[in-house]
Amino acid sequence: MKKSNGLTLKKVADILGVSNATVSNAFNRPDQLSEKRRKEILAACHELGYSGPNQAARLLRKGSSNIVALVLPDSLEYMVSDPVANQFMRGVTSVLEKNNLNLLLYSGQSQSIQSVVDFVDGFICYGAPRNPKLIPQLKTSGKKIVTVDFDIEGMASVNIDNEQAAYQIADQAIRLEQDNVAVLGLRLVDSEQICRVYDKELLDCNSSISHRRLDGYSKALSEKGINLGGDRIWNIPESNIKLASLAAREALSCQPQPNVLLCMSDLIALAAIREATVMGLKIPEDIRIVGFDGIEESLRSTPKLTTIHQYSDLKGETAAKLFIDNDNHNEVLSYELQMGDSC
Amino acid sequence: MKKSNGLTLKKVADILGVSNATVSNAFNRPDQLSEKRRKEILAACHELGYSGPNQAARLLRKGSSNIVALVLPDSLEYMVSDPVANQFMRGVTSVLEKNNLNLLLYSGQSQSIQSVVDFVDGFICYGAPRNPKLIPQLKTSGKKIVTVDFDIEGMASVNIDNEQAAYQIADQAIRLEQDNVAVLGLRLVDSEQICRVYDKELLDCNSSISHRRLDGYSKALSEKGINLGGDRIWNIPESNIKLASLAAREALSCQPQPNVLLCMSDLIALAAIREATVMGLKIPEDIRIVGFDGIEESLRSTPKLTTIHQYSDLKGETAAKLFIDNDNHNEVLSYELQMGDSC
DNA sequence: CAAAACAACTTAATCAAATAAGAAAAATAA
DNA sequence: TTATTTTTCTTATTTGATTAAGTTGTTTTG
Repeated sequence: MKKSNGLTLKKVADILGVSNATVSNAFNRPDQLSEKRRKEILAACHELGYSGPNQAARLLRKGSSNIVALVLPDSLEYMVSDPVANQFMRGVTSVLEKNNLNLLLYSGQSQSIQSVVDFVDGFICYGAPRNPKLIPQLKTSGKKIVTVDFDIEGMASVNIDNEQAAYQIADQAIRLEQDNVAVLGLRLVDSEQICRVYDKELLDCNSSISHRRLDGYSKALSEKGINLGGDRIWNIPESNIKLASLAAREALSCQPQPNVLLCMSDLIALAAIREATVMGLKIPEDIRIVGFDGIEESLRSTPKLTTIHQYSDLKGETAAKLFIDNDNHNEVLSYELQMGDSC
Repeated sequence: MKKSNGLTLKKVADILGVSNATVSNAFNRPDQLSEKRRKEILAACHELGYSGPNQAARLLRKGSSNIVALVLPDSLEYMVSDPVANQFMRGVTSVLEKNNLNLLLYSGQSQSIQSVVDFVDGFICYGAPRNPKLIPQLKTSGKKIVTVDFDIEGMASVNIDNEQAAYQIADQAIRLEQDNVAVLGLRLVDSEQICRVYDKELLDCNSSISHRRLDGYSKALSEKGINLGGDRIWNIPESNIKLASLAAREALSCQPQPNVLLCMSDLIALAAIREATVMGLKIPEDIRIVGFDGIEESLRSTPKLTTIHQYSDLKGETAAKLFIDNDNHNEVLSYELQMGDSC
């Protein structure tokens, strides 16, 4: 399908009596022609209704579209409703905008990336995509890839030290050997249901951030001589309030009742705080609750949440910068232990 | 940037000892070569790691990318958090998927559509984009356009008769000349704030669905001899719970207190029901509340909401079908008066 | 058995730009 | 003034596909 006016760079050049190269340069390489001529050409293009070089042709020749695909871990819905993801996205877009790059959101649930792979300059992957088949597709595309919160061999990445952070927050939460600890984990197993993760050993094959966090928790617990029973780890398939509340209620009402709740996201922790309060439990006297992420709301909750604060906007900015600079290294960002009153 | 393996259709053809046309036909026109040869070629491509024709080149030559842009009225966030929009999107994707078309979401807040216009086959516009500059850009693109819930001269569209529907629901809600009516309107004026719309006449220039609905309300009211005061129309900039609650509270606490509330969306009406209940008002005795859209939740509310039920999924399907069939007519879908207990 | 029809390919033009290399004109240096 | 450099623009190739038109060879038909 053609543009309604059917104008191409060549036709515009003919009308103006210059070569197509000159018109092309007017758009792309200002140093290749006189400023006067350039202004004439651009004005004439505007006049004629020529909105600039066809992006498909430009892409074919240059091999670059100035579009970056942000591969989401899950659905678009998750991405916009999760405050952490939101902040990350703001970080990404702020840097891309400054560099005249456009963002294309791509769901990690998609069956294939083939439909867009030729149209983008590369990929920023925010968390391991739900559909693992996408990863080999990304690799064979040969395009730039920056991963965030997970790794692909040989590709640039942005992470925090999840194990260390989890160790620290767990260490904050526990006191005595007698503490009864439960974990509200995020996507520990490949299930769409809330479920308990009985066979902790089985998880080793997977190396998502959730598993690193679990390792961190375990280390802190074993140092204090606490044993984390197999029936004390809950899996929540997605970080949303409904699911988190359900899981929290389940964890809080099991016997013996836990007095420490290690939550893998603030959204989960805040839901747990609400549920505990509803059940008449006192925080931190009856139950100590810690989160992970450090979202805005965690500062305003009652009690204020003790959590690991991540700089998610910086994470986004860093990912975008690595992408733009073609920098292939593995960045490890810092985090902060946010002291609250929930433990 | 090249693919890591640097394979092109031509190279694959050379390796296999056939012409590039034959390889191309293997992918696109099965009737142009023997089934045996076709299978050989596709198998060889898989073997070699050639993932199919370059989409940029294909687009340049064919003028079609199989990508449809869904231009949202607002941000992505709004789109995924609004249940009506959500249902619409499901309708669109279900039809597109069946036709091997991909969807690209494009925010109606964007400054320009130029960055994607060459990469897509056309546009489905769901509601007038927040940035009105996009409309002339869409028109001059010369590409297929289907509008939903608004119109662009000469383009296909999907609508319901908003004025008639609003007339009917208002007619349901009012009883006597003495009724004190307030309207909770959606984006009636170009403001990001909740505000009252004093100068109803000034609105005529704009012909959004909200204004048609307002016309419908007005017609019903004037037939019953009710005068809708200028200070009785509220503008809510976006259909979300927080803003709706605020506006509802404001409307319910003004003097003289209204006893009929015409809401331009169910989200607004449900928020109004909650606020009214909190204020100790009885529905429908003290205040009659009606909505618009007919979302799932409106059936489960207490009291059940009286509203106009739209078939949003059908709307999405219809829009996608008009797009695919290159059908240029203006479809007007039916709706249903959903009788509840709120008036 | 020749002519027509068909099947299975190939050749070559085309899509709309970007850019290296070349040419002409202008500016600068010797 | 002539030689050299620089500026400014043009020519021609290239990007990776699609497809109309042409070329075989094979089958069908009268």
